[in-house]
Amino acid sequence: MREYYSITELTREFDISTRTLRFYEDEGLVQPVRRGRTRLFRPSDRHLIRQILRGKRIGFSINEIREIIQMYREPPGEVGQLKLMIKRIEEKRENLRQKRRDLEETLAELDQAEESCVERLAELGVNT
Amino acid sequence: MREYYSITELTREFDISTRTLRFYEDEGLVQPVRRGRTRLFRPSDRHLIRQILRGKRIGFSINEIREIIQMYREPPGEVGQLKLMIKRIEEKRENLRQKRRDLEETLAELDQAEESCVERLAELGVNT
DNA sequence: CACGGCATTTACGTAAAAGTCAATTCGGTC
DNA sequence: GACCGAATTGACTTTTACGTAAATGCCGTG
Repeated sequence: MREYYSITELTREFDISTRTLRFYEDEGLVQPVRRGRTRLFRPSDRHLIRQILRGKRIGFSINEIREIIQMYREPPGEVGQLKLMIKRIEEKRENLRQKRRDLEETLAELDQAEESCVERLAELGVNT
Repeated sequence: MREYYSITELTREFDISTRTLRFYEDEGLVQPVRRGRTRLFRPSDRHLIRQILRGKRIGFSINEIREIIQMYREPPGEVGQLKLMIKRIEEKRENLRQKRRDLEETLAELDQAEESCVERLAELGVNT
């Protein structure tokens, strides 16, 4: 496991811009350490970036991603906070399950659409 | 099956604004018929709205949703078009499968996060 | 030490997807 | 025919998630 990654290394690995990474830092999603003014990203930052991009692909906003990231962190020490956190996690999971249903339905309709196309091709005497 | 729905009926049903529906019309996603200046939405429009909102929840942009909607339509009559359409559908499906993987991973991590919280609660002697 | 190349900061720009507001205009009804 | 509430239109505003440009810093190499 590498100790540090430079900003450009990560931009290449994840195919994002330096602007994007600095933006994520401004938003408090990652906190790379500094050597002088230069950002040094640790493996944990790298993992966070992976999670952020995953969240984006599913259609979460930066704020929602921030919330989710909080949930991955060490659980709080206080009972009330813990219970609140569990509630939040449950909500987020319900949200994800809804997305999954939406996704399955869309996939199903696309399956149907493709089938229609294939049938239509067959009617036209094209061998698929 | 009702013949027509008014704009406000639909805004209530789907919890969106009239502005949103008009925006979707401007974008060519729905084409309600008119009686004078009043929009009359048919069941097919209603179904489209359902699909649009589903697309939004999964994180598709209006343009992507427009593409998907095209795919639900009658398959084209020309062979080249048909083959292109099938290719597009396949791409979109791959895209959705990626989203599904992302989703499952996120769900798994949230499961873990919740478990950590529950354990922590147990340590603190709280009966869940 | 000059240079190329990556980094940084600051500031402004922008596209998407609506929200908001003001000014009409319809359709029904009293 | 006056009136009211719902609907429409157009213009302007807002938020999100960065892009882009300008000016400058830092550093290893030849």
